[in-house]
Amino acid sequence: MADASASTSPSLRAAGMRQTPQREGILQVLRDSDRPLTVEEIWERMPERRSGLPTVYRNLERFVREGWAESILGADQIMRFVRCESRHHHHHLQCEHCGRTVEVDACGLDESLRHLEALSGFKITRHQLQLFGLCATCRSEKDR
Amino acid sequence: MADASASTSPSLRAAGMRQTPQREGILQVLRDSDRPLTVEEIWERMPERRSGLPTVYRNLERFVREGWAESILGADQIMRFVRCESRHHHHHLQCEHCGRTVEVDACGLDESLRHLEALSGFKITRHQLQLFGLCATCRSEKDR
DNA sequence: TTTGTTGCAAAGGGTTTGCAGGAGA
DNA sequence: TCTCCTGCAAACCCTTTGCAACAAA
Repeated sequence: MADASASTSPSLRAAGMRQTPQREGILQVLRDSDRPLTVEEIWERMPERRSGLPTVYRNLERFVREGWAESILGADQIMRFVRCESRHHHHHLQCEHCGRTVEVDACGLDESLRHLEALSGFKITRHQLQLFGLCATCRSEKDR
Repeated sequence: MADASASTSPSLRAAGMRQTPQREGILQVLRDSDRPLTVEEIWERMPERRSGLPTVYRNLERFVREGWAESILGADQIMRFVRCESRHHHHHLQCEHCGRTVEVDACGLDESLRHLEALSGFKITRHQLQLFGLCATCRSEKDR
């Protein structure tokens, strides 16, 4: 119990950042949400004394650079942020009905990409994949 | 030769839109470019008497809805538009060196998606894939 | 004490809107 | 002629910046 608060975000200092309540708040909000949030939504959910919006922007940018979060542009053209559980290559699968988003570790595109390389002459170095569908819960609701 | 101009954009009227020089200009600029362009770039390239920027925005939005173009948000967070040659499901593969973009008709993700469905419990209904790499020309330049 | 962070307010800049005039059909 | 479309200017709104005060370390 000696150092409980420090253990909640060991990564901040490891990444050379100062550990501030604002940063911990933002990370906490991202951790607590099961779907992507807009900057303003994150800001509204921050504990007690809200920080300034610029602070949220500044830190979000940094977290994305650090690989701790990812920005997603939805079909509504609004930018939202999700926490990345894995810092390795992964994709997000979002339910179009309830918004819940899960992280997909398996990529499984390697073979398809090699095929495309042969077809196009390109050397594919990077890709972005966003998946949308209906989660198990919403599917069963719909079936009723 | 009787009706050459009309045959260049038969789709406008077929889609219930009036055939205006501004619309034809925008479509022409998109057709002439082998890479995604910003709204302002499209505007600058429009023949002679430039239209107003709002007109470009309004029509681009409509063309995207019609499936004739697609908006792409690059790593630089700038929105660009590409013409879609095919109105069926496809993806874009962009060279990170020269910007040239080709359309990839083959998707080849079906099997991977079915696997993900089994893993996640989701029913996947839609996906967006953006591919980046080095085109054949830029590869050989690099090899020299 | 040093230096990174925050908050505020203001600036910025891409995008949208309202409306009157203009042009397809 | 009847609408739809365009152009202009202004409004919008999300995001960024400058700077002084503050607080981690």
